[in-house]
Amino acid sequence: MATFGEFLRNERIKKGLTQSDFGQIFGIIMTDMSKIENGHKKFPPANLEKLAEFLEMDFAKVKNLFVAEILVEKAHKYKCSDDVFSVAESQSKYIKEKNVKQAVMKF
Amino acid sequence: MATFGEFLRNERIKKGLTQSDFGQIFGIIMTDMSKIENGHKKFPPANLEKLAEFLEMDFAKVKNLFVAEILVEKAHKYKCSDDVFSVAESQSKYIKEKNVKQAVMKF
DNA sequence: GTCGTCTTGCTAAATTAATGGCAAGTTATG
DNA sequence: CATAACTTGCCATTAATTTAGCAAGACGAC
Repeated sequence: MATFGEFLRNERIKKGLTQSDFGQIFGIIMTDMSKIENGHKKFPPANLEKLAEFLEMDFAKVKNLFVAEILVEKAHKYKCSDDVFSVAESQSKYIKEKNVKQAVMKF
Repeated sequence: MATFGEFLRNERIKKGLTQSDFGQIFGIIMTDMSKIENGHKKFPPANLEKLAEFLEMDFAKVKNLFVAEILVEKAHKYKCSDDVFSVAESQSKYIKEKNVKQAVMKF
């Protein structure tokens, strides 16, 4: 498992492209591609779908990699242990269940 | 597993306090306590430690509940499946490992 | 009805985060 | 050294998120 930036770099190199070439596809200049690969800047979310197409990967997987990096940043900002992610998963499931129940109640 | 807001509400009710009473301890007015319990507002992070003391709970656990809610919000904003949390956990571990290796390399 | 408790909506202000673009510097290679 | 590829720092602008505070409404108990 790598960061989103490293993932991008790997895929780019697999295809034998420079940051400049690769960026051009998504309208990103080279210096920004560098920042993105090194985690100093975010890949533009609006281009994630196009990115998935280009890499011939499942959009959801690409998006997960992207969003995961944002979550990791947040967790580190608050100096949380990695437990926080499974707590979050439980919470998310709990909320979804709750929403289902409420939706059912409406009928 | 409940949301942070529900957790707060449960603890408050266990102690037989109103939102007004409970809020006063942390300098939060009643209407804000309501919003916090219902997830429309964030509990002030600077008070998390005090909260843990008051509830006689481990600070890290309270913080995890708090931060998890933030992560869940982000994940939902991007309409991610719950897989994203385990991806994030892997990424986080990966980054920590990488940092260790780099730290070692310095010497 | 009225009191206490709680919920919600709204908006302006403030805080925080993200972005774009340029400039300077590194590294590897011929 | 010259070039291509890449990295980083800085800063002004913009965008996004949070917050505070007030007002009004809901709900149950008495």
